[in-house]
Amino acid sequence: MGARGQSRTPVTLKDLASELGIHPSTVSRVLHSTSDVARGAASSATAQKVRDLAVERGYSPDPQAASLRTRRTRALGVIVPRLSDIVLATMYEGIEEAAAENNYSTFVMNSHDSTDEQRRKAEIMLARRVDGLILGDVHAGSDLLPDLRARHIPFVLINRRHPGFPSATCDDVVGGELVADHLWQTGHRSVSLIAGEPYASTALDRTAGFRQRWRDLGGELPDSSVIWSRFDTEGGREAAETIVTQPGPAPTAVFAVNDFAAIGAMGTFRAHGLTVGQDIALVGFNDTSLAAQLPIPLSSVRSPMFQIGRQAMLMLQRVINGEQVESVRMTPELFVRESSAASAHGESQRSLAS
Amino acid sequence: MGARGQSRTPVTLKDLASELGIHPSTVSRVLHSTSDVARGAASSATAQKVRDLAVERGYSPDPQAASLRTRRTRALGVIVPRLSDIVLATMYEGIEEAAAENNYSTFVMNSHDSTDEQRRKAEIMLARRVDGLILGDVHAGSDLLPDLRARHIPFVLINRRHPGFPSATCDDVVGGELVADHLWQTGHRSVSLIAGEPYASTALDRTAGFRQRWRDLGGELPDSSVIWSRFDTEGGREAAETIVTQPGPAPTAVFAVNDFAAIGAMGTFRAHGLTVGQDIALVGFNDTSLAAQLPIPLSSVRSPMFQIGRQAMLMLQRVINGEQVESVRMTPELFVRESSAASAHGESQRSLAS
DNA sequence: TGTGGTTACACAATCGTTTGGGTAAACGGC
DNA sequence: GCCGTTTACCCAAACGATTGTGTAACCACA
Repeated sequence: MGARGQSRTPVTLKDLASELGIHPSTVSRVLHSTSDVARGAASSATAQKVRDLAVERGYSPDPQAASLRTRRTRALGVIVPRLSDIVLATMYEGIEEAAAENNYSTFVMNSHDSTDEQRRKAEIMLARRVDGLILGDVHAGSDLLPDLRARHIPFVLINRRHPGFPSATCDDVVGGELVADHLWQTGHRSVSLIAGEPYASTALDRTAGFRQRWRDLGGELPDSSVIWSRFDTEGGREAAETIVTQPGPAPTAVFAVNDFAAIGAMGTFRAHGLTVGQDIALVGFNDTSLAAQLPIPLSSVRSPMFQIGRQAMLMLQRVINGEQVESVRMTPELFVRESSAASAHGESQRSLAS
Repeated sequence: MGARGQSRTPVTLKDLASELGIHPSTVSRVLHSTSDVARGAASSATAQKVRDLAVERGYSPDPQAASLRTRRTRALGVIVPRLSDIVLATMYEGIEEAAAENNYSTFVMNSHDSTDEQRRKAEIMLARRVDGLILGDVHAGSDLLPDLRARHIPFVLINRRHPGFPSATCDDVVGGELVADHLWQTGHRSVSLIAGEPYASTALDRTAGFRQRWRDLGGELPDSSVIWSRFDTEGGREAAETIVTQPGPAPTAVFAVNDFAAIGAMGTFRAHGLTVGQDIALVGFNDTSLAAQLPIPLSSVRSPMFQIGRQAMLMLQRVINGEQVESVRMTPELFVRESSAASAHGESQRSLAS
């Protein structure tokens, strides 16, 4: 309220200055001095008059004019595979919140997980002169990253990590381990993995974490039990089909590295007459808001997506300011629900209720 | 490729000009003339030299400098309740695609469906000098809209409509009618609605369309059968709880105006021992990618979310150019799946297979 | 040879800020 | 009363593009 303004031709520094009979530069300095006393710039009486008039006239500085001079836009570019993926959307919400708190604005674009598009979108952002980039879709062998670094462009990774570059991610290795522990403890010995896209560190780390821990516990996990797939429901459906129709005995548990893949798998299992949570245990990843609300609630590893987004933005700000930053890996937490609550060997959840 | 550039101090118009021994204004005109012959600006020989050098040096115009002069930023502001809602995220993808095609960039912010935040975010966008706004979270009695119009700010609505203002939406009334027809034809006579938030035109229109058609068909729909709720799974769960525990006979079918609310309802029904698709029919709205993939596939009304996004952006562009635009309401389509495939009165889907 | 019309440019102002460098006037200390 | 310091300002040059207005040179044509 108040800052309504006529808004037809916005009021400028010069307007304020001429109305007060002082120089625009003085107005600028007053409006920038955070402390009450505009140190050396103006008397506190003048400063007060300037501030009052600025509010009264609804002055709002022209960001492009300022950027032109300062070579800073206070805009950030965010590139994600697709915003309709709730995982990335939630991370973006964290980015946006932290950005708004720090007077940054953000552009977002989808790369559809194509390295070509990723590069193209990055160039668009840079042509917009963003101060830095947040990349949510790095591929394992990306050559974009060294390139950006060589051009001294500030950036951080989110969601997926890449050795040698700063990132804010979930500790996916630990996430995989949590699931291995859980399934082992509930008595499962024959499991399959729906492993996700092999170019994404999320998929690789979750799979690696599970695999390593499973072996440490004494379990077996042949390569044929690890099915690489897309991250969406359709991918999960196909992977589950492969698992169910593979020769040999079906596994008693399945770990899908993504909730949506898990949901797809649910459909397949049901179509094959298997009841999830009884005939076959299922665990997802990310603990999407949906997981707990499904008809058969899905066990899932919660990754702090929103916080990851916030962290990434704050890290980027520090990179922009020339500081050194360390990657952060945020700790995940397993939520066990009906889809994997029963122990293996056909003991139903009745045994839990007693 | 090619446009790599040293990028340390980007090359400017002046650089190109002095290298060619001509005036910056000539370079500017050449680079802007779309036709091969730079009409009156330069000889085609010079024009070619300019264009070649621009490519060679990786020239990319500084958008803030251009904006400062032209008073156009080629940036748009998009405000949505929350991007983690897949419906809005998908619409945004459409916006972003159309924007990119037309050399616009977009800022997105979440308003969390709060009118205060909506106004605050709009002001932030306007302070950024966006050329126009796309609002995805208008509330029924919003006073922001007349205000923006009075300030001559170009904007269009998306997702939710508001009388007297241009919008791109799904024809939600028709969507409601489709569901009424379907449930009536499959023999249902006792239905309940999970109606969504009463300040959203989507909820109001879908409910109104259903209600009107249902009555036209001869059905009854007491007010107590219309439960207003939040748009998420939790809201659906609560609403379904109300429906199931209401005195009197339970309905044989439920229409949830949102897929997520429908999924929440599924959980509740299951907890009460009701099998969706057999004991109770359920229809959602939006045909989210999840709907078809659920363990019990959910009937849903598909709204062309992506196209709505594209349309909205193109409309806004026309508004910015001072043209008059008409609201568009895009036609939805009902997809019947297992959750409502069986006819009422206990006849199972066996009868359909015959 | 003069006139009128193009062609191919150059010039300079402008958009709204920021910021390095003044400079008068007031002030304080001795 | 002199000198040094602070205070409170003003001035002007950027930043990189766009665009209205010149204006030489050239051409065609009578």
